[in-house]
Amino acid sequence: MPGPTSSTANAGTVSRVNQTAILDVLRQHGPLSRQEIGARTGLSAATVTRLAAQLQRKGLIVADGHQPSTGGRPSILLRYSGRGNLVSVVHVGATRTEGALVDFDGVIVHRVQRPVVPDVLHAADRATIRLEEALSVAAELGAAADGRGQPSQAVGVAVPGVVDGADGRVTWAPALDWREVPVGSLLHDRTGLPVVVENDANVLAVGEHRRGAGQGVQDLVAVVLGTGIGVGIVTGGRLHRGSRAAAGEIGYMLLERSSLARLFPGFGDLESRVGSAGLTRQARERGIAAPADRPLTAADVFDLVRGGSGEARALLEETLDYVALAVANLCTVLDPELVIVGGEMGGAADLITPGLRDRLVGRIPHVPRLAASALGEDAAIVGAAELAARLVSDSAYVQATR
Amino acid sequence: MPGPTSSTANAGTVSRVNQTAILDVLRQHGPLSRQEIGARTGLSAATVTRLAAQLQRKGLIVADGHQPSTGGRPSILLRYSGRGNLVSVVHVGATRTEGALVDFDGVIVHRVQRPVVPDVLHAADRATIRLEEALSVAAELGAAADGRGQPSQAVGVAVPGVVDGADGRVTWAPALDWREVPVGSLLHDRTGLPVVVENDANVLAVGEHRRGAGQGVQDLVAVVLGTGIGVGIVTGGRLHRGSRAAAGEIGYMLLERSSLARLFPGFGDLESRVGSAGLTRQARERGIAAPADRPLTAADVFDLVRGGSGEARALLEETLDYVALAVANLCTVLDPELVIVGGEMGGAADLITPGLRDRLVGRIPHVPRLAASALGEDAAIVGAAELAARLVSDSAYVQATR
DNA sequence: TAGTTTTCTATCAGGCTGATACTGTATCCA
DNA sequence: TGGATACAGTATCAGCCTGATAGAAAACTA
Repeated sequence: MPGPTSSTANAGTVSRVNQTAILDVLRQHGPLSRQEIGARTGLSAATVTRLAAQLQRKGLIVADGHQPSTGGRPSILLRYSGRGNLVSVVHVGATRTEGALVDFDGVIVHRVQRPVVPDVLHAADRATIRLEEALSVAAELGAAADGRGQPSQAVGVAVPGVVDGADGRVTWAPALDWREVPVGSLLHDRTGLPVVVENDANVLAVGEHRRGAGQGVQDLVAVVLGTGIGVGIVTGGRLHRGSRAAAGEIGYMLLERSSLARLFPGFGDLESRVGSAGLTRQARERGIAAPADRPLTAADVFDLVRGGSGEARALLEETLDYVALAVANLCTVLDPELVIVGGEMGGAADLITPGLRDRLVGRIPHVPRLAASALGEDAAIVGAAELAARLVSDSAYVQATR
Repeated sequence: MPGPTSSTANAGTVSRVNQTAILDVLRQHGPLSRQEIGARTGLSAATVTRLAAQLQRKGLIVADGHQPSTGGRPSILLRYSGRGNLVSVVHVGATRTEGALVDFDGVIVHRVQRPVVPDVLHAADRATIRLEEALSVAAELGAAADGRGQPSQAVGVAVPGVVDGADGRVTWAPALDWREVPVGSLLHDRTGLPVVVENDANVLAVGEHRRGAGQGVQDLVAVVLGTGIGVGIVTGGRLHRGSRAAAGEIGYMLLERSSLARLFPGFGDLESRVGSAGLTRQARERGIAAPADRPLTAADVFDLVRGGSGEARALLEETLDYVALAVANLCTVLDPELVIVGGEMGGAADLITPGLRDRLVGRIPHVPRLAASALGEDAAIVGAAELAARLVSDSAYVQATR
């Protein structure tokens, strides 16, 4: 039974679309009067009044003072709710699990940190441990939200791996040793809330798109350089996930002809050059002092460069070369308006973006704008919160337009 | 004045969306009864009847016989119109201009060919000559359609270059020496019809997506290997154009670190390896007999390989290596479900796809399906016709969802 | 021919938008 | 102080659309 394939509409759809339009315009332009909302959306004043009343009942917008009169009745400003609506976010990173309560304005109001003890990172049962940890963080967040009298309305989960979007199943997350882990349904069963699970690079891109350096941009790419390398892609204002949710896994990009003579079973060509493991190996070959207890990261290399190490400088240049090749290639494919450098590298963007730009100019036809992450370490959390909030405020619309 | 940014809906939008749903389901599944349309779309029988009546009045669908009774009143089959509705298509290629009248079923009912005399290909005023040629082909097609009593309802133009979609302006088409040529508005002024201008790789992708090897697939890439190399990208069932309409210009992909030491002002790295000019140069170096009067194309290489030339075989393998690198890279970025090999190479797909697959397996995590173009030389024309037809049948919907 | 089955259609209630008229609240000016 | 004026927001209603229901149409079956 194939079921209805095409998406159809009815009067309810119209209402939801228009409510979303009002929310969008309020989110984008701040507090507005009903009149201004009508002018910007094209909706009639009567319709704005009625829909605004509904949104106020839902708690998604609130009246926020008056505007001084210009000779007539002063207008009442309406503001997107934000405060008062919370979602829980769990970011399961390679080395720690972070939790946060985030309001609909993208403001983090409560945090939970669970650093992973090093022993666990390579334990045989680390998959189970990390999963239980994620579930307990979610539970803790739910309790904290209840304690504030603002129960969490949805859960967003960010994971360093491939996620099947439909049911929130993590297909494969090497850093966590998760294979086919149904985080989404587990969390839904325990919390009773709608849950969205998404790749960490993807949520970072969403976060920057909605609340960070990419606001107002319709086509952007967020490059996340950390343990590995990945990108999150927003095209036409929407997240691009690919047919198997593996879009942006550029760690497997092939960067020279000779790479065709090798196989890359669990580790990609690009990743082996710029990822943590590759950097550690190369640092060793170059005689750079690497930390003994953990692999070298790109962030370490930047620190060494700032410390004046010539060897590290050379390694950085080589790394930048390969990152530039990857960015150049994805720009030729996607033609984004903006490329955001995020992840652990966000803080070192001053070292990266100029080097990247120099390498791109004159080699690809349209060099996009390059920018550092504006949200820094919180980009993934804010993005996951955004996706979770959308489950609540625009749920029907999202489903209808899928 | 920014004007309304968000898109809103009203009762008319609902009707258009649902009409589009009916058209889609008919295009995809062939003739259906009103009952079946209702079942597949989720629309009520009454709504289907009413919308179908409107679509019949517009000439977009027609009754097409009865289905044998299963015990009750036999159902009347409705079919997407196709015949009876024509659009004009002009494909301005590197070496010739092709015109066609295409019905809404994607069937080419009339053709016009204008081979370019070799002298023109390098004439100083070839831009003007090719433009006049395109306009005259369009005029000829319009007259032919009028002669059939079925006036052309829109014009689609396919161009080997970058096109600004909004007003149909060709920003840069090296093969034609067109810079900032407003083909769209010129044609609109002369014909009074809606006009869509699009890159040839993009329309090829659309053609294969709607009528060829990519039917039913939501994420695909069409690789066009001809004078240069480019791809058309469909994501989520829609054409991906990029922020400057330069998406898919993978001729500029960088394929080794040393490429960063060079500049590629008007000619990309990948293109210099697998494009016509690059092949010609390499053939000369390898002592392969190349045609004297024109550059060697990939198609020529294939002919030589079929003829048993070992030198050509080696050149082919090298070419395939670089094409495989490019396809691997765009797969890591986009994660398409299907990659279609089209353009002049469509006929040689039997030589290409196995070689490509061998090179991808084990090197990127998800090897997509690989397929030859199903529409062959006509893919671009059919795709441009599809876009033009959509201007007519779904105009409001397309604008609303932009 | 009468009954059954299935398809299609006419009619109507209900939801939504937008136009219009109206109310509410301020400023301006005599 | 009080009326005129101006602007914001709201109530009312027509018009459009969908979906439910009942009915008409067109076949088959006995």
